[in-house]
Amino acid sequence: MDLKQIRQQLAKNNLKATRPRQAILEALAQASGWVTAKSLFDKLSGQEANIDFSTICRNLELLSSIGILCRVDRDSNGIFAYSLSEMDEHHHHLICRSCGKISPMEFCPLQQLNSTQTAGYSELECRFEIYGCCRDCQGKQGK
Amino acid sequence: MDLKQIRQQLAKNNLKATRPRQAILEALAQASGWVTAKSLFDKLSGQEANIDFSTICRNLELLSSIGILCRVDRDSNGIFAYSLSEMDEHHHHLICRSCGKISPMEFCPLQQLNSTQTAGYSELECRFEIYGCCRDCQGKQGK
DNA sequence: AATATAAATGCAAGTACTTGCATTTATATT
DNA sequence: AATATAAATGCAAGTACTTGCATTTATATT
Repeated sequence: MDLKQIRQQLAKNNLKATRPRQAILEALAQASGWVTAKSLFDKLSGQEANIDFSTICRNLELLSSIGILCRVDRDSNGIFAYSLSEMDEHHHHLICRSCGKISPMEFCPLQQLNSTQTAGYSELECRFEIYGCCRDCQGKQGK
Repeated sequence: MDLKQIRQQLAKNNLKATRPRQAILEALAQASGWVTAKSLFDKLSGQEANIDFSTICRNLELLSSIGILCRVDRDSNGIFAYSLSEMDEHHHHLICRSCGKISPMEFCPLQQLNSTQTAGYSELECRFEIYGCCRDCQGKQGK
């Protein structure tokens, strides 16, 4: 997604293209990897912008909820990593516990699920992440 | 799992049956539902015990990791709910966003996964939760 | 029963957000 | 271009843990 597409996505969701929001999106585009609210804050604080930490958190969550960003609980401790989603499709992630590498996976368990398990429920969504040890990290000493 | 089985599980994992830990397990047994670290702390603080909040958090996490407890991110905000696991088998949970009801599901996506998606990875584990709106909550004014 | 040792605790300080609210700002309407 | 309005921001205060470390405690060994 380029910035023009992102602007359209924002408009479609009644979200404004504010200065802080754009600075956040630009920083994400430059980072070209995964960032945390904290790392973005530190990066943006250096610049003239001076965006509040709460503004960053709120935006990262919001942008994730409309699919502009991916959000992953990298160390399964409730500290989230975010990145611009490169895949357009809905997807989940595979995370290496050792080096922290995050890879997209097309598989979504909701599609595979036998519907008797969720009988009576509507508006289903799922949270799904796989943790493991990637090939590069196998054999290496611990964490 | 009754208290005798739990004690065996602890011993098997080189964990001690300390006074705070036993108080926590008893409180969980009495609660017979889902508790948070905070709610347990408030409950136990009334009693003579006086267990530190960090002790409660550490124990809840530890007991979850060895399968004595289930842990669920009920509102997907990183605040965890815990309960003694009634099912012996590995399982995941279905959560109603509206009333917070948590139901176990036998389905585990790791078993269904085409192995090409996780090629090269070892020590796979997954985190999987389904969120939806249960039958009782449908039609009601939404939270 | 006394001792050793590894696990667990409590305390204090730190981290990473989250929330409520008054003020500001981007966009739509006139 | 001026105005209205709904969204977003920044601030301050709050929440829910988390971490490091010295001290205590449960269990295994003698």
